[in-house]
Amino acid sequence: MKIQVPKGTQDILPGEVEKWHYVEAMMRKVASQYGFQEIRTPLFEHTELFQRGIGMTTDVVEKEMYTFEDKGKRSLTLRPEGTAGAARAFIEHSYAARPQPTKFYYIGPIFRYERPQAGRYRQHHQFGVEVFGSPLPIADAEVIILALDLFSRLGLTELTVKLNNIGCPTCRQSYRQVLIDYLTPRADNLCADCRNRLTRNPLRVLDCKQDGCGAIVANAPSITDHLCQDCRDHFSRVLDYLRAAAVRYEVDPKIVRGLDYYTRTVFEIVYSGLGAQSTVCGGGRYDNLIETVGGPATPGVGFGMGIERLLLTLEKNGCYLPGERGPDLYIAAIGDAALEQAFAAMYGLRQAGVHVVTDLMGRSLKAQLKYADKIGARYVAVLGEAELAAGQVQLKQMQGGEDWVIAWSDLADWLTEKLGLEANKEEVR
RNA sequence: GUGGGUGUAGCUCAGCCGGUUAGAGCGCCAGGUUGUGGCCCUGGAGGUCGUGGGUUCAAGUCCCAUCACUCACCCCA
Repeated sequence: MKIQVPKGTQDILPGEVEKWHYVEAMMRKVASQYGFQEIRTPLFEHTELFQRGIGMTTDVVEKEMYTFEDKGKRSLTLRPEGTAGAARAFIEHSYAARPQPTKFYYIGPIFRYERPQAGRYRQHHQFGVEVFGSPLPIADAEVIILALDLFSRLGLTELTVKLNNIGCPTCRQSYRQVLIDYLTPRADNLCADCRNRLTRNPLRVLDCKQDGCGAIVANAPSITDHLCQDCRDHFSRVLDYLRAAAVRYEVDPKIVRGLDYYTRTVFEIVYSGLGAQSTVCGGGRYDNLIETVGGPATPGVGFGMGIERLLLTLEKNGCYLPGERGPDLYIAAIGDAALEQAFAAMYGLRQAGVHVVTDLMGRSLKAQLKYADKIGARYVAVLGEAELAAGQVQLKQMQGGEDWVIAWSDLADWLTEKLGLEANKEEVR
């Protein structure tokens, strides 16, 4: 049996990895402009962190975690989302004692044991942001706007923001009872899953896609009519901020996120062209999470964005994405003496910022040129006995076919000028 | 965990009602001038036909199982 990547994982190969660099660079840039700092937390944590943070009855904790015991008999789990680890770090390093709010962002792999399908992997990657310490609706609006700003800078504008208000533990509890009272007499017409949810997590019945359940849910009491005044005010202020920023949004009472820690605002940013998995970004407010996992009462709000799904969306929309980049220069050397000189010269050229390679395969001149063409080299320098004797080099521009003969000693200067190189110029595009 | 689809060369695929040495295009390597790429031509390397059983004189072709991939459900990014 050939060894392949484990189910639901994938290699990111040259040609593809440039796209990741590009979107990740944009994420870092935008997050930084919004005042977020990067945090890197372990890929695995104590299992208990996720059990307490995400909630024991959630699907993620019940059946999707990669949990294992290490040699010291500790139960550890590969992180199935990013917020819990960030919250743990916030507590562990006493960020509450620093000026608030605390604004973190992270980029990295997330693991969930699920059946893979289009846009879903067992190891996927998320860009996430968290604002700890602010209970105010402006913080909710800021993270949503950050996500939209990022999308728009990548060229995506046709995304839909859906949001909902799921209240605080207090008012959600009373709504929960109202919902149970409504659903129980109708339980016979619910699907098996929903009959189970009825006792364990009745809010989840609301976003069941089964026809029968949908019909019952359509007439169910709405959560919006049962929330406390504070929660309503909070949500309406969030919407005010979004309107002020000219954000188009849709309030969707059916959005109920799958993680228990959410309070008040929950939202998703969806793109319909992705197949069944249309959520590119999902998040919300979690005012009790920090306390639940053992920290000082601290509100928070954030989101996770799936990088694989983002890339799929960008591709479907024909947005700019970088591809493989060939070297600036390929040195085609003829004979050992020329190859030695070329080999020695490359060091200086690279110091000057030129991407340069030469023949590592012992090929003929013709084969070297073919190779230079295939890898997309912009210029080729031909160095043979004649050039060596004259202290010159023949330079050839591959795309136009133009060529020049210049002094070997001028090569670096000539190229840096021709390529418009400036030392260490790093731009996102 | 449940259901559907698909497994033939590195990639995309052909292979008719089972029939003898398993093919194409692209890609890869080499050559077609003595030191010049793209186009064209020639040659070459590369396949236990996913795996294991079964039916048959004969299986890439039919049957069963299994594994993998894929799409969808559940749920999520």
